[in-house]
Formats: sequence, C-alpha cells, structure tokens
Amino acid sequence: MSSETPERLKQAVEELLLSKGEAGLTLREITEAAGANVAAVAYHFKSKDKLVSLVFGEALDEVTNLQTNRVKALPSDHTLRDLIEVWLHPLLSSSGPDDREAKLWLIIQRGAAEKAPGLVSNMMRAAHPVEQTLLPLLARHLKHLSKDELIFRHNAVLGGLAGLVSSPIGMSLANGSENPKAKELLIAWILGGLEGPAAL
Amino acid sequence: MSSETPERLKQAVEELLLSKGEAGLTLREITEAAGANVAAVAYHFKSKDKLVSLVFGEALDEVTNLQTNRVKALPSDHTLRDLIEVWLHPLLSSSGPDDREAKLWLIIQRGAAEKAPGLVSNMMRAAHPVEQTLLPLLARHLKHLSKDELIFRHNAVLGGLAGLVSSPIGMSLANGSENPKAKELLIAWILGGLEGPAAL
DNA sequence: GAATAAATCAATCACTTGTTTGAAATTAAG
DNA sequence: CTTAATTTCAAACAAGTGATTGATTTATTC
Repeated sequence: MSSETPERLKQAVEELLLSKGEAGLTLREITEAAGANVAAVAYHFKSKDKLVSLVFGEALDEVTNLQTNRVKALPSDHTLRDLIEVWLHPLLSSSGPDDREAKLWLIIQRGAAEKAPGLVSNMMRAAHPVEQTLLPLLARHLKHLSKDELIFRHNAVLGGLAGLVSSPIGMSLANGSENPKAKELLIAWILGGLEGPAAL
Repeated sequence: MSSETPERLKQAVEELLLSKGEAGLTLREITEAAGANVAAVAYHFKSKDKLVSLVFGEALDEVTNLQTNRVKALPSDHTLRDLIEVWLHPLLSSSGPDDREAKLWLIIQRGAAEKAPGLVSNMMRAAHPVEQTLLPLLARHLKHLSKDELIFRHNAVLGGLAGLVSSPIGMSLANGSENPKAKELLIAWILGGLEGPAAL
C-alpha cells in the first residue's frame, strides 16, 4: 500500500494557507500538522515550494472546473444575477467554512492578495478556461460595454473580491450561513458595478 | 548635530515596502539600502517591527490628513464624482509614481492586502477621521441606501481598491500619467457600484 | 521467510533571521 | 584641549529556515 503521507501533507498545507497565508508557512509547521517527519516533504515533493505550488495549482483547477461546469449548465435565458451567483457560488453559498470549494476559494483569493509565487505561477493557465466561458456570457448581459471595459470590470470584480475577502466583510461572508444579508449586499454591489453606465 | 540615519532608515523602509511589501522585508536589506549598520535600527527604533509600524503609521496619518482636507474643501454643491475623485486622488492623479501621496497610498493598500501587522495596528486609529468626514457626504449622494448598506459599499470600494492595486490594472494606474483611460474606467466602475439599486 | 524496495526518522547541514555586545569613532560641552 | 555624550561599527549571538544524510523501520515481491 502506498503511503498516505503526501495526502496528509497537502491537506496540512491547505489548512495552513487558509489560516496564515503563504508568507510564514514553515516546513516544520506543515510536517507537524501532518504528523510527518520534516524529511517527508523533500522525499515526496522534492521541496517545500514545489509542494505549495502543487496545492495552489490543484486548488485552482478544482475551483475553475466547478465554476465552468456551473456556468455551462445555466439555461440560455438566465439573468445576469444568475450568472454572478453561479460564478461566485463558493463565496455566496450558505454552506459555511466546511464547504471544500469555499475553502479553496479563500485560499486562492488570499494567495492572490499576497501575490504568493506558488499561486501566481499557476494563475494564467487556470484562469483561462473560466474567462473563456464566462466573458462571452457576461458580454451578452452587458451590451453597453466595449470589450475593453468589459474585461476591466471583470478584473475589477475579481480584484474587488480579493480585497474584500481579507476584510471583515469577507470574513463574515466566509463564515456563511448566518449572514444571507451580506450575500445580498455583495451581489447588489457587484451588479451595480457591472451594470453601471460605461465610461467610454 | 543629530543623526540623519533614522530618516534614511525610514525612507529605505518606504521604498522596500513599495517594491516588496512587508513580508520578506529583512533588516539587512533595510540597513543596506539606507547605508547604515545593522545595529542602527535597534539603536534608533528599538526593533525592526517598531520601525516598520512607525513608517506605516506615519504614512496613514499623512494620507488621511490630505484626504480629509480635500474632502472638507469641496464646495457644498459637489457631485458624487467630485467626491470620489478627491477621495481617491492619489490613485487617480496623473502625477505618477514620483508623487509622494501616491507612493504612500500604494504602500498602505499593499499592506492592507497582505494584512501587514504593522499596518493593521495603526489602521483603526487612522481610518476614523476619514470615515467621520467621508461617510456623511457619501450619504448625501446615496439616499437610496440604508446606513448599513452605505457602510458596506464604502468598505467594498476600499477592499476593492486593495485588491485592484495589486493587480495589473492597479499597476497601470499607479504608473499614472500615460493612462487617463484607466482612470475613467475605474471611476465609472466605482460610481456604478455605489449608485446601483439597494439590496435591502 | 528471505530479499528487495519504499518510507520514515533523528541528527545535522549551511544559511538567514532579528538582536546584542563592547569597542571605536564622532560630535558636543565645559 | 579634555571630558562626556552620542552615534557607528564589526563581530558574534541564539533561534529559526529549508534541505540532506545515512541508518532504521515498514511494506512489497518473489
């Protein structure tokens, strides 16, 4: 039977990325949390950086897969609000922090906020499919925007979420269930930002 | 004559915070950039953390002072756009990265994105005066929002900027002059997010 | 069950971190 | 000039970093 240590190590990294971010993520913290020896990381993943990068990469792939699948499954007469809800589902769902997708989403957003190298290196590859399916649909709902402005607002929402996630609001959102009001506030703000008059 | 080393150390920290952020800011980098001995930090500021926290605190005070002064100087018949422009002036002005206020603003936004402890400890004190003067004026322009939703959107814009600043868009904004188009895109998005229909 | 491969472990490596020391240099005061 | 206070400096410190070694244990294969 092959070892289950690699799996425990990856889980430990996920947990630590969620609570402390990438900066200040030490080898000994990881191995201790995973109940493994310090040498285990080098043995199974060559280096700590490779392990962290792998965790980020898998998180990105998992989240973008779920996102694109949901977006593709939308009926053709969906509203912009439907699209947003499906897109930002991990942050908006009331399932709370035990939800795996919500956890991965928070890890990614936080990594983006601190420009974690292990995340950035995976970003372009993983971001592509989501934008491929999302942008055309967004365009259908936002006909008053030029392509440039559409892309700007798409990025603005993403950047906005990255900033929000690490704020008190983001935290209350991540803690989910008890705050359906925050969800409505967030959606209304995002909708306003997207649907507002064009600048150009 | 009193030493000018403390001043050079603070400047070095500013420069390094701007280019690398707080994580990965080492004592030896600071002292080297300032042309000082490693012991100088402890001698003049007790510790590295105290120095960094001081720089963050002074940056916050300086920026919020300028902001509140500009907001207070607005004519009573100003538009919401005027208010936003005056509020976010350091990011929107075309003066480029040599502008001191723009530099301080970027330092603060970046510190906020990575939850830099030296910044967070100063945040509440410094954020107060700006909200004191800004929120009432915002309320005048956004009568369709409840107080709760007003505060939410105010925080959302701030969090959004923190996320944007560390993105490609934010960078092109920080590089200023050459991109007045980005400024218009940003203002339009912020205005839409603020003026959009209420959720509650 | 013996031989082989895979995995774990304690110990140690070289290196970087922030901080401290005590002597040397500089500046200010009498 | 002489003394005293301030500031600078090279050197070392203890603690922490990621990575590596070689022996030991565990699992797999024949």
